[in-house]
Amino acid sequence: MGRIAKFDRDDLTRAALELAAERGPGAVTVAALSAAVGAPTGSIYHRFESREALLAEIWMDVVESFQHGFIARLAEADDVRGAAAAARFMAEWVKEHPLEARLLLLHHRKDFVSGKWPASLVERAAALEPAMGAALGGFAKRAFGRADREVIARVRFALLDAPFGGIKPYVQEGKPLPPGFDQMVTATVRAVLGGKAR
Amino acid sequence: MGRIAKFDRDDLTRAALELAAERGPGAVTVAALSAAVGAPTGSIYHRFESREALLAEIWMDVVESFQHGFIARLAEADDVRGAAAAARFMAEWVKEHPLEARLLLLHHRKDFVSGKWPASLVERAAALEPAMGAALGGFAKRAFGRADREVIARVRFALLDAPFGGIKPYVQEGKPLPPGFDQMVTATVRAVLGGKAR
DNA sequence: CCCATATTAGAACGTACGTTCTAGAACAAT
DNA sequence: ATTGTTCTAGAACGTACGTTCTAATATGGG
Repeated sequence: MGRIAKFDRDDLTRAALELAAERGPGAVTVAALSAAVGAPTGSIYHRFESREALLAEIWMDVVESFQHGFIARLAEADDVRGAAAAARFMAEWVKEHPLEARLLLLHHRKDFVSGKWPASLVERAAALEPAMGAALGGFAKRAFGRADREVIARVRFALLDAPFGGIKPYVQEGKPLPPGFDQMVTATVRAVLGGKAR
Repeated sequence: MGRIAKFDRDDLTRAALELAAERGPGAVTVAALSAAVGAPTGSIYHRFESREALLAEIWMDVVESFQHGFIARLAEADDVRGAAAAARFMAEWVKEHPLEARLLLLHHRKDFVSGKWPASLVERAAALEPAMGAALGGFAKRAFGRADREVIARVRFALLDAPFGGIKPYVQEGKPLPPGFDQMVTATVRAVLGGKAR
């Protein structure tokens, strides 16, 4: 019962994602957002508690999108070869999700959720780090028989941080990745994680 | 002639750097800045044309600080071994300049200079990219005999982007780099730039 | 000593923003 | 048809911010 909604959550998150990807999270003002979807500012507050809640939600969606895919890929890996495949996932994901990539690679969490997570997201937020930690630790154990700090640091560097650094400039310029990019990532993984168990 | 100044440019840029490093560029409000140095807001405008001009200046100082050091290191390199030494420079610089590192690694230029560079900085800004390009190209030519796009992309990845990605999480958390970090960077350089000329 | 000047000091102004408020419209159930 | 509810619509409000304005204060030169 009640009047039919002209603007649903998805319209708003989608428009917010586009605004944030193109002009940064600061450009996601309530006025700009309502102008983008053609809604009055008040309507936004029928769907979201606050601007911060909306921003936190799109950030959460993006992080989960990447993390789920990456973890799924890493779950299949039990050696350096499989790890390299997981490392290449970020480049794939960026191609398939250009807008989301701009959020994840060009900004930090604090630009989207400055203080605490809104109540509706605390559970998902709390699950984020442990899930990634378990995935990396599980792989380390399978591939190297141990999951101490030193190994985890190497795995994280090779599979996440180095690819991240390499991709970022291209996302920033809005240009496609160079031809040899996957080979560079693969070479990095092999070098850092060792030809054998190391 | 004229009254003696209680607050000079350096007091202000220093305080702005600290604010930006600790709480992000958004925290560098004119009010926060004047409170930090104990000056009235009006005095800031005796030294800087605008808040944006001040932010642009501290960004420029930081970028130049890193870039000059890196380029100097790279200028001494003519093979993969020398390149690895240049790649390790970022980790050194971060240790020596923790505040500056937080600016350079945790934010983008657009957070500090959103539109055009202020007139006082356009020359320095214009020199930034060519200097880095020349340094990378020069090294590529010395080490590999060519400086085409593909080689430059590899050099940039190995010497700048990958170390950048690897260092960023530690700067973010305010933690020291892990023990094996330099070896990971070195291994990456060797793997991506090839054992020999490749 | 006095004047020009550079600066401190902080109030004042305009604007942009997030949020809330008031009014009205559309739909479902009775 | 009436009522309750959910939404649109946009004006209104309070706040935080960058900037400018007015006044006072200290310094050096004539």
